[in-house]
Amino acid sequence: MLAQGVRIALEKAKDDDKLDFDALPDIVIEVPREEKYGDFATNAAMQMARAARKNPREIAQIIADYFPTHSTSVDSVEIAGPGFINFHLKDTWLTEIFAKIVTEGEQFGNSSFGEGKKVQVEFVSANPTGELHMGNARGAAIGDTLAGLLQLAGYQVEREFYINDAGNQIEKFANSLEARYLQALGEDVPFPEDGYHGEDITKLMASLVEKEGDKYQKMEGSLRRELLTSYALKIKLSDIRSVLSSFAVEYDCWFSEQSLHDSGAVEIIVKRLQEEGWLLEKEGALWLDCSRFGSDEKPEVLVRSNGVPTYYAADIAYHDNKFKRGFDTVINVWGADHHGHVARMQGAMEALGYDRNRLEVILMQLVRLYRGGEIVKMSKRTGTYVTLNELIEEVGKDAARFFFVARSADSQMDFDLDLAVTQSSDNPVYYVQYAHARICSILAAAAGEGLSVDENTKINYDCLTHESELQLIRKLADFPDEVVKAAVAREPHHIAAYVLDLAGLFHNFYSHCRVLGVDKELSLARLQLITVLARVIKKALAAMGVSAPQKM
RNA sequence: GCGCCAGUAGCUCAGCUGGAUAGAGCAACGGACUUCUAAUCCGUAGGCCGGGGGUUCGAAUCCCUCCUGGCGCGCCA
Repeated sequence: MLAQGVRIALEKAKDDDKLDFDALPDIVIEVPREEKYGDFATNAAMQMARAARKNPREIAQIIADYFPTHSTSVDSVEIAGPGFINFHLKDTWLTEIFAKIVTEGEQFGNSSFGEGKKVQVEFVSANPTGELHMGNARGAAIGDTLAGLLQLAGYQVEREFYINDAGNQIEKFANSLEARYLQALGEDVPFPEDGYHGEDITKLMASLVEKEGDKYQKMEGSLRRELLTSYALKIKLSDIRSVLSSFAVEYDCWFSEQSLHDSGAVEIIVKRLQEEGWLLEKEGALWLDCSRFGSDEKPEVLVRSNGVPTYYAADIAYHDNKFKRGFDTVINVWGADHHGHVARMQGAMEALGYDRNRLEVILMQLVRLYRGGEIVKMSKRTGTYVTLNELIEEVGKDAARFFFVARSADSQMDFDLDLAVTQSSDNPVYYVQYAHARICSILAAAAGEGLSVDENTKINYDCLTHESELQLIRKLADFPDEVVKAAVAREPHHIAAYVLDLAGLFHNFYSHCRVLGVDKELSLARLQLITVLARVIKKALAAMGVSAPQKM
C-alpha cells in the first residue's frame, strides 16, 4: 500500500517534469529500527539518486509532496537523514491490526507459509555407546526448536533420531561391554585400549551381573558380545529417549542404521552407484568418485578392502531412504566436526538423482567444556564430559534449553557447568517466564473481579493509546513473520531474541499502565492485550521447549 | 598447506540478503515497592565492531589481505 503510494507519487512527479527517470525502482518498505523514524520507511529516494541525477533529499521531498496522504491511514510523511522517507501511521491503524490479531485467537502465529510441505529434521543422533553430553544438548535444543518453528510456519514436520547401531564403534562398544562384564565377575581381563571408558558401561554390566549372574561367562566370545550388545543397546536407547524426553524432545521416528544393512539397502545403493559408474576401485577398496559432482572433492571410501561398507555408504542409503519417504526437504543438525561430510553427502544425493539442495545441514560449532576455568577435553572414550542429565538436574530444563537456543549455531560456546549453575538464576528465560506469570496473575485477579475477555468480547481498542501499548501491539503483529523468518533461515535463535524483546515491552507496559482499577473500557482492552500477549509468549516458548508457568 | 566457523562494551552474546546516533542481558554506579508478582522498572557509565586496503551516496554487514581462536582434510563416525 505504501509502496503503491510511492509509485504513484513518482509517476505524478515525472508527469510534472519534477523528476526524470526511466524505470521505477523496486520500492522497499521497511520497519525502521528506531521508532521515532516512523512506522515504516523507504530508501527509494536514495536508490534513485543516481538515475534521477538529483540529491536524495530533494527526491525524497518531491515524493513526500506527491504522496497521496489523504486516501490512506498515513498520518504524516517526513524526510530524514540522508534521504529516508518516514511514514507515520494513524494510531487507529495499529488498533485495527490488533483487532485482527484478536479474531485469530489461538491460531495467531500459525501460518500457511510452508503449504504443508513435508520436512524432516534429524538431530542429536548420538552414538548409543555413552551418555548424551553438552554437544548433544545443543543439537537437541536447536533441532527441536527449528522443528517447532517449521510447524508453526505451516510445514508438516517429522523429528528423527538416527541410531548408529552398526559399524566400528559398535564393535568397540561390544569389546568394552565384554571386558566390563567379565571384570564384574572378577576376571582379570584387560580393557581395550580404544574402548569406551565411561562409567555408565561399567555400571550397566555390574547390574547385569546382579540380575543375570554369570550366564554369559562361559559363552563363545562372538555370541556373548552380540547378546551383551543387544542388551546394552536397548537400555542405552531407552535412557537416551528418557533423557531427551525430560529435555522436552520427542521424536516421531527412531531410525536404525543396522536396519539398512539388514534389509540390504546399503548393498543395493552401492551396487547402483557402481552400475551407474560413480565408483572407482583402488587398493582393494571401492571409492565414490566425488570429483564427479562438482568442487574438488576427493574420492571417498564406500566399501573397505575387507568388504565392509563404511558409515558413508550407510549414510547414503539412509538419506536415499529419507527422500523415498516423501520429504521435500531434509534438514540435519550436525556438529562442526562433520562439516567435511556435508558436500560429500549432498554430492551423493546428486549422484542418486536428487536435487542436492533438498538436503540441508545445520552445522553447529562445538561446545567446549570448562571446569574451574580449565578446558576439559570432552571425550566419550575417556568418559570425561558433562552429561545432559547433569545439566538438566543442575540448571533445569527451561534454563538449559533457552541457553542453547538463544545462541546462533555458528557461535562457538564455552561451557562451564559450575558457572552455569551459579548463573542459572540470571538466565534470561526467567525474564520471559516472569512476564507470563505476571500476566496470568493479572488475569486471575481480573477474573476475581468478574472481568474476563475472549475473542467475541466487544472492545473499543482505540483506547489503547499509551506508547507502551502501541509498542506491544507492533511487536505482537510481527510474531507470525518472525516465526517464518526464523524457520526459513533455519536460525531458531531469532525466536529467543523475539520473545525476550516482547517480555521486555510487557514489563515496561506493566510499570506504566494498570490493567485493573482503571476505566472499564480501558481495562477490558488491556485485558485483551495481555491475553494475546500471554498466548504469544507461551507459543514461542513452547516452540523452544520451554514451559510458561502461571506462577513463579 | 587447503577448507569451514568465529573475533562487536569488563563478561556472555544479538545485529550481517549494505542504511539513520551499533543493541540486549550480566557485572558496576544512582534512583523507584501502602496499589494487578521488585525474578520488575527508570537512569548513569562503558565501543579504533580483530588490523589494513577496496567497492559504495552510505560498510559491523559485501570483496581482498593479514592476525588470533575453534574444527576438519581418502579405508573413523
